[in-house]
Amino acid sequence: MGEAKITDKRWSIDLEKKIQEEHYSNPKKYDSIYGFNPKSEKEFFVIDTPPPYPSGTWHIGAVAQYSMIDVIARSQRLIGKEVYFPWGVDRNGINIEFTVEKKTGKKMKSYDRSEFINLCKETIEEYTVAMRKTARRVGLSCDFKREYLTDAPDYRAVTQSIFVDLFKKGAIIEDLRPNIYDPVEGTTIADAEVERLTRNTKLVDVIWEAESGEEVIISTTRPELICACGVVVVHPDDERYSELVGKKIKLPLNVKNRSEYVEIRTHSSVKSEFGTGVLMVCSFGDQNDVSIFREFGLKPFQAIDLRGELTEISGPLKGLSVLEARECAIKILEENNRISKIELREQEVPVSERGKNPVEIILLKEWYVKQVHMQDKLTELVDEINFIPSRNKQYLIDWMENITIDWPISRRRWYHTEIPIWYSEDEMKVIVPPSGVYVQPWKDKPPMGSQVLDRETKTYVGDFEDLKSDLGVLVGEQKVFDTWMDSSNSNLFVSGYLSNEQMFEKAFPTGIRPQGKEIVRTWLYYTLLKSALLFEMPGFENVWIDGLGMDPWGRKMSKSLGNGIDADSVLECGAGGRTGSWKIRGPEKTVQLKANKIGSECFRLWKACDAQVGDDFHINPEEIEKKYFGVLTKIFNVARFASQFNLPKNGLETNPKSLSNEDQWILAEFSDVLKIVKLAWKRMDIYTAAQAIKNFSTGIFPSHWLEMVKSKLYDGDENTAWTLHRIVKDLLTIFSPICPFFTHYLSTTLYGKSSVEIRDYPRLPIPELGETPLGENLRKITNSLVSFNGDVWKVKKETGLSLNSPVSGIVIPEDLDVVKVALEKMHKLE
RNA sequence: GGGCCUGUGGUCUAGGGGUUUAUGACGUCGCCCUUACAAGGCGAAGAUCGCCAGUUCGAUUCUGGCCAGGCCCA
Repeated sequence: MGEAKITDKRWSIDLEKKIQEEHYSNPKKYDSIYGFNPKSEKEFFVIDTPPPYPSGTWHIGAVAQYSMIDVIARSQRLIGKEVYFPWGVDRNGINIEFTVEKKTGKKMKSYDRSEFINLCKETIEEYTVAMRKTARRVGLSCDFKREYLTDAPDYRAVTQSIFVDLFKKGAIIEDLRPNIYDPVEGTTIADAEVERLTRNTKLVDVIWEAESGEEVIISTTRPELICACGVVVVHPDDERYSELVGKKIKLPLNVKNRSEYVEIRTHSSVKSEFGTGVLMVCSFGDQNDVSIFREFGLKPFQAIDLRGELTEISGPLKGLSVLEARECAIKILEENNRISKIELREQEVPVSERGKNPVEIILLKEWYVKQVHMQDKLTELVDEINFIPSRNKQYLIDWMENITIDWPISRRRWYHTEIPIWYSEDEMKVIVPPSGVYVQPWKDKPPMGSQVLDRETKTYVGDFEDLKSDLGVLVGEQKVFDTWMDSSNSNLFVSGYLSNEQMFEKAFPTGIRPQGKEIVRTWLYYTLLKSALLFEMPGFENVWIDGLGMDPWGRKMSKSLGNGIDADSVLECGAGGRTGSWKIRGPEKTVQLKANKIGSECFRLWKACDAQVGDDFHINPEEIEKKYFGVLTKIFNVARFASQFNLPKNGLETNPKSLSNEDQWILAEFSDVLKIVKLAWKRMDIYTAAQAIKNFSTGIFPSHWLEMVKSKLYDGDENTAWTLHRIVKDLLTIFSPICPFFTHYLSTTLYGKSSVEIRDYPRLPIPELGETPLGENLRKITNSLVSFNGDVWKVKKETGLSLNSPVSGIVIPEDLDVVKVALEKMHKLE
């Protein structure tokens, strides 16, 4: 016995930060512990880390999720795999464009394109720096040396090369199709970016005339679209109009370059009780119009152009904006006595999420990834993937079953990956760059090695160098990719696709995709689609889908609700003597939450112990501290207690010749813990591992075994000291994925080797105590032992005796005979 | 509005037709400073297993509907 090697009384946030700083400040050492070695002989485990999008603040729920991904990374290293835990940052997209527009008060399209791109890059770099810092603060063991940025040339080159490959294969096509378009921002947007606002609109009852002379009244809020009407429909069961079905009806406004008549047909989507029960279907008033056009095989008209102005077919309305055209149409209709009624009513208008501008559905030539034909194949491939938890697979299945149209991938924005294509002057041929080269066709010429393809058949025509002079003046594509085009090859990028063929061979399908459930239909789906189109393989071996972080009452955290919690405020809580305080608006009133100390280790422990993967979890800093800081302190004190006893002379690797029954018993119990935790780490079941470790190290190990052998330890019993240290050391090792800095400090101080560097899962030193009859028998006494100790403590309390005073008259049950002597000493039984 | 997921004491969780007067942990409350640790010990309170029907001799468990929260879509 000697002085305790650990002098601090408890774990502190300042100590945590100091250890973290040491950890991250030596890149060479860090890399040797956490860096990925593509040449390793070990089994690869590549994690397709979600590259976060830097926006200034990082949501506490997202940070909690990343900390669990880190637990997976560390535990896979511990069980002997060569783990690649990449750190990437997603920086493309409309978000940063809007941020810059807002900051400078100038619209993107009023800038020079290069100038705007540079502004975006500078701005996103600031946010990226903050994000890197938080990533380290929560203890992520990513391979930071290989950081990738989705807006960097190497990443964008992969996106572009994959595009070219898929284009050549015929999996990517260009087509004139209806798209949701924001005329103010001047870009196509995805369905996901549309929201609805309630506005007052005029509902106009317009008098139409059928070829047979009958008047038909049609209610519409979009009279300016009459010029794009393709068909007039009524409900098949609506007897009022059954006579008219199949007849022609004349458009009530003059049009140009198109027929003045359309047919009257039936469609079940018509609501007979709305207006007069007759609906004009135009290209395109809404999504329903789109599907009716498709269903009837009608050729859509282009009524609105890219500037949001009416086109030639609208006759007198040509050149007017949508709103002007609407007023003008009403005026003309009124003059011709074609309006029977106008009423003002509230209507939900689809607007763009970011700009709040009314959006139009218009025909545009856009690029598409073909996906409708892939669903059966994709379903087969998805069945090969292990989902954690399995039920969350359903989100993906539901989505796939509802896919009816191809994926539009082009956008008319700037801070995105450019579509790598040039068009010949006659528009019959296209030029694509060679694989692995990043190009910007809006400003650059095709690089060396580019190829010329037939635009229609996609067949190879020749090398650009040779055909240059025959192609005329080239036009570079102005459009860019939807950012999911970049994100959906993250797994390929981190697995070495196009950069390290040998690694890719071994690393793909990628080991695991960890992500939140809210982006199953985008990130996960698109990634699986890409991997399937390219290789006919599942993109992953495992997919881990977690829930989202909610406020303490289970509601979504949002700025408007005023219930958000900043990640840094939790991680820094307790540092430098500062406490944490959060004002959060609850369902009834604003609540003030307070905590003294949390930090990364307590935060990680909380998430590991408190929330099963897959469900939404409540985040309450006060509870995190109350429930889990004590666990850290307990384990800290167990280690501190152990640190006063010298290690056995022969070291921990040499088994003692004989062990007492109580030492054998605790080792038998510990063998169970080792077994359960190992299996849990293999299955990436963080909750089970965390619970097993927590229960053992705060339960029977200190309360029952340690109390039983204390006197022996004080007497210098080497065998017991061996048992103590052996268990503490291995316990710290298997705990290190959850609390890496905490266990690093303790294991280094006690044993001179950090538990985070161990790459070999601890084995039970005495196999006879594991899954053997001897082990079984020893474990049988546990319940009895625990309740006996409880009884003795209770008796002493009730008779007013202190725990270390002698007591008489207590009989040790027979089944505890094997530890009789130890129990007598422990309780001073007489 | 639609589809899907979830719903067990304050919180997290086990269980999955009868052995359940429902497991465990934390938190709460009461009493106790006992030399690694009030970060500890002993004890107590706290749940008609979201609600309503149905199936069944019997439902927290199975089925349907509803409600609440969530995700995605409109």
